[in-house]
Amino acid sequence: MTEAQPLYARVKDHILTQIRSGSWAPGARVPSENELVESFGISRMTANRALRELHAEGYVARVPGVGTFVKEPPARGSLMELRNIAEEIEARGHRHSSRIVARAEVTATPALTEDFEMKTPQRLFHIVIVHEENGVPVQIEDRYVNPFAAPRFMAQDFSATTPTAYLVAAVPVDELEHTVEAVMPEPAQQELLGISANEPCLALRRRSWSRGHVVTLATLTYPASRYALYSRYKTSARGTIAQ
Amino acid sequence: MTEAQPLYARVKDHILTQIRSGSWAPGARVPSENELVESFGISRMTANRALRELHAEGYVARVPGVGTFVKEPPARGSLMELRNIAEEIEARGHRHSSRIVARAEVTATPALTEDFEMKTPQRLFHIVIVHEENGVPVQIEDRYVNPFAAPRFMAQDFSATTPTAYLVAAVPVDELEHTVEAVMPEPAQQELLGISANEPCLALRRRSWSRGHVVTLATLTYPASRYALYSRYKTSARGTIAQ
DNA sequence: CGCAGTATACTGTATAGACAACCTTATACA
DNA sequence: TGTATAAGGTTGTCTATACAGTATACTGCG
Repeated sequence: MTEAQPLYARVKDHILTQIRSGSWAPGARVPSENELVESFGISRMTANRALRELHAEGYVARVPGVGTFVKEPPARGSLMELRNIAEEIEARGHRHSSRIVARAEVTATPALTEDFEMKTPQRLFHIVIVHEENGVPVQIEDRYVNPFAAPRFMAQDFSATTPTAYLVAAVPVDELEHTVEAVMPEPAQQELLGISANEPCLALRRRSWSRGHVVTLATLTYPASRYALYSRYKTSARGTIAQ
Repeated sequence: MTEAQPLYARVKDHILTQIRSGSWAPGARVPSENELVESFGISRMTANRALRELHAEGYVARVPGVGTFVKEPPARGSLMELRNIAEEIEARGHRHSSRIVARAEVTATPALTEDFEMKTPQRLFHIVIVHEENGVPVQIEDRYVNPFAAPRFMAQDFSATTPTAYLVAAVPVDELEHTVEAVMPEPAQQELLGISANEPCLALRRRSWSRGHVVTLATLTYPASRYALYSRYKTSARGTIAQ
């Protein structure tokens, strides 16, 4: 079950764990390559690769002749927060309801295998839910979940809790990816949303990571006439970012 | 002037140049590590590093036992940042061109007066530009600009500089608002983009503020088939996400 | 005390060699 | 003909070593 991990990945994991747990605060010194050589019993090139990749991924800063240090977490306001559609609807004073359309355990297709950054196809949870605002469908949530990240996902009662709400509470998210595009919905989707044949939809595709692994891939389809995505934020003052 | 570049960087540059110029089309085979060893006179570890980093950066796909191949470049715009479409297109190794469709000074309609947070209707600069990627239209930029914020806006040569580039340089932006929706374009827009009647578009509406005043309102219309908006970021909280 | 020179630690790059895992193709065999 | 086997190419990882460049700490000299 536990896949044999390359040595450099084990070193990266060890360091990331310390950073994420807070044991090593921003600015703290990360063991030098030679120290990692000693403690892990590896060669310096392997330690170098681990630290170099952590640098490329933005977790640490490296200063030649001095050392490697934990970086300040990025001070960006999240453009699109991980918001719960039920809360959004209720915040507008409307009534949220949902209907579960599909609920199954599937084997990842090649495309999904890549989306989840897996080497080989694995089992995935799959769920399709239609969210309604005052009884009118406003979103199709088509979601795949990594069972290793959220093993108890399928046991939830999604008429009481939305998948987003459960996942946010159950798994710490440390990276998000959003892709937005305009699509013409499939006939099946048109029927679920109760829209006419030529109405475009907004498709928001969201992947979230936790501890370096993809937790979930959600495709949220909104009928154009009933929804728009919105964000407003102040541009953070630059100058505090050490690099 | 020409900085001494590390060997692996030279190999990366060489490959990226071929990809960006189109000499190596998506799907084409990239020289194997051993071929790079021969042609560049380097060791395999150096060739491996070049290809490995290109893989991490998303430019190539690597298949063990088979080879390395040029990946399809994603046609994506940035959702979070105030990016310049010309730069985005050029970053993909494609050619950017633009065509000015309209250029006028107008009086704000009631709706625009509200958008610009003005009490009474004022004069506004208005410009419509079609941006093209390799000669294919990918964006209609329909922009209004507040003359008080950027009085010299209309004097710019927009065949050389995009409006975004000029405004970012000329006016410090300290607040941004984005609204994204799916729309069916007007017939005039269909013609400008050269798309069929039933192709949906992504409409990104962006307002930006400087010192409390609305500087510009831009409506960017992308044909669905040619563009998606993208963002990916690390969430700031590490280890402390309790909710 | 101040300063120059030196030693040391750390990162950055590069090499040569080795072994494993994987895929494709050609070959030999039944 | 169909199948098993072998060979060769490719990526993936790891080691041991080397040298260069940079920053810091120490040491001895003036």
